[in-house]
Amino acid sequence: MESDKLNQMVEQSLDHVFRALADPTRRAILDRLAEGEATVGHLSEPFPLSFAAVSKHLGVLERAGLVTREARGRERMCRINPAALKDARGWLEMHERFWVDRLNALDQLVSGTTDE
Amino acid sequence: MESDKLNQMVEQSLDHVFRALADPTRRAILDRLAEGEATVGHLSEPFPLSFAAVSKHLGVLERAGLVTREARGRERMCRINPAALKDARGWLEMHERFWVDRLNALDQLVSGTTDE
DNA sequence: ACATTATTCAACCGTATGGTTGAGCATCAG
DNA sequence: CTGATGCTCAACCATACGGTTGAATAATGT
Repeated sequence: MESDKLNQMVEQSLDHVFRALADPTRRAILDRLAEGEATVGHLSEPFPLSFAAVSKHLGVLERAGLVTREARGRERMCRINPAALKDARGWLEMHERFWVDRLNALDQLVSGTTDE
Repeated sequence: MESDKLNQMVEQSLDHVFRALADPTRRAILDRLAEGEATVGHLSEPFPLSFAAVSKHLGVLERAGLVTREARGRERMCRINPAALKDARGWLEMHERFWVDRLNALDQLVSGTTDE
């Protein structure tokens, strides 16, 4: 299989998405962005942060594929991209199910019961 | 509502879980751990890392609630905890759905069509 | 042309992260 | 008791992160 490279790409994508989501400010930005596109300035309003800080956060979110920035005049319109969550959610669902199954199997081994 | 504190706790939990998952080594450890409990030494075998490094990674995973370590003799048995994924998966599902709905609504506004 | 507005860039700061090494602490085997 | 084993702790290093400020860039307004 040549899907090693693909796998590595997914791994990196997971790195970026999870890391991007691991910050409350960034999650708040995403929440705000879910209510519609907004400029960087408008986005930074509710936060006690400098303009540049929010711009950096948007950079992180953009690199993770979670938002896109499009130059419109002298402003930058930011838009959310739900598709980028797919890998992360897929990983979580897959693994949660997998783990639970494994643990159930172990429990049955220990107790010896085949209850259910 | 007094659920501010609860909300903040969930937020912090999200921070820890997402951050813990944002590292390929840690995800690999979790994968290995899904196949059954293992000692720190056994866990660190497949990685080109020092013992202590893996121990630190386990500390991060433990603080995120994703694994538990239990002293058994002079060894430490590590076990996975699927429940800790719940908050993260919940957040992702909730938001992905929310975002998609919002974007669909916006699309309809723009195009004017109410197609499905 | 000029000043203003919107945003990024660059440099810097403090702290956190991921890694190493070596010492230290229990625990097991002899 | 002694020595080896399993693991953590502490110190250290390089790099990354989240934040600031001030300068640079680009489009708008007058």
